[in-house]
Amino acid sequence: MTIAEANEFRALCDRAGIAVTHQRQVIYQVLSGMHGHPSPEEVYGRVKVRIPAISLATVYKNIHVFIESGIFCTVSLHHGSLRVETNHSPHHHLVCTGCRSITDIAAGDLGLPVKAHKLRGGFLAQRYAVDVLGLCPECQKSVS
Amino acid sequence: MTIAEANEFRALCDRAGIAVTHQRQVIYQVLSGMHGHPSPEEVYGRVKVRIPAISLATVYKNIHVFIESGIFCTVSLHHGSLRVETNHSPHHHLVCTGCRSITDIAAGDLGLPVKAHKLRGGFLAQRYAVDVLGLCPECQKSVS
DNA sequence: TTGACAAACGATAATAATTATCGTTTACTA
DNA sequence: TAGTAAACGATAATTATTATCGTTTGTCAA
Ligand SMILES: [Mn+2]
Ligand SMILES: [Mn+2]
Ligand SMILES: [Zn+2]
Ligand SMILES: [Zn+2]
Repeated sequence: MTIAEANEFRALCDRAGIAVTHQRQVIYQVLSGMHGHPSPEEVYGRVKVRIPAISLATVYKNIHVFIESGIFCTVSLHHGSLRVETNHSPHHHLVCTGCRSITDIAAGDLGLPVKAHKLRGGFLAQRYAVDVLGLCPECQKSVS
Repeated sequence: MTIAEANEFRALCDRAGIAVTHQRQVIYQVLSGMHGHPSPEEVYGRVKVRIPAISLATVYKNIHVFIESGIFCTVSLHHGSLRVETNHSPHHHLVCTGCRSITDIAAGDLGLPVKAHKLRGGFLAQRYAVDVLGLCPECQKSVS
């Protein structure tokens, strides 16, 4: 890694209020160089090439640190367990990143198609699932 | 349950090509009577009141059967494990319900706000995460 | 009705993902 | 450079989910 890259990472950690460690930097670089939507295991696999002694737990911990710091984000919120939708009317979700609550909002508001149709590229869109990520009124109080 | 309800459920199972069992019907009724986005454990808790001997595995199996049959659906696709987003430009996802593949699509196409703003109701929207659920070109071939 | 057969069930073992614990090492700050 | 908190590695524990398997039940044709 270049001096510039190292300084950039140092600044990044400074802003996030976290320490600059070798493991953290390698995980960051590996993630930055990956495409798509890797799982923690995949990240671990790549990091291990550079730091054979690294622990899987360290990879998990740092991924969470990056996500909490807004340096990376996740693909569609992970609710820990499967959740069944009991509301059969077309709607979407307000997902609070503070308390993890999920609230329904009517679909009409977002003006997305309801009928199945084909997108350019050939993908057959059957349903739109929109998560509006943010903070509920309660959690806005706690952060301010 | 009324005769009408029982017949309705029988017809539902007929269409889905699955057997009408007592457990299945109770799970269906409990789910239909629940609000929000219950986890399998929560469903299990309620079903056990009516069928104390039921197995958690049966609840899981039937939830999956209902989802495969389109009788219920899930809240935001569950990818089995945490996934890190490596694409930092604003975009959304085409999620294939056939092969579970996740493909990026540019955000511009959907015309959703990019800046944080407050919705009526007080929720502070910071980011929109749109999953377009459907079938990729490959999987469309397999089903047809 | 009834019997054969497949589907579904319950119990529980197994697996996969994630988190917690804890003793050791390392980075940050004065 | 020393003190302290943060981070690390190893690994145990937890949680969610799935697989296995022997038993029971629903379906359907006779
Ligand atoms: Mn909902
Ligand atoms: Mn993406
Ligand atoms: Zn909240
Ligand atoms: Zn597909």
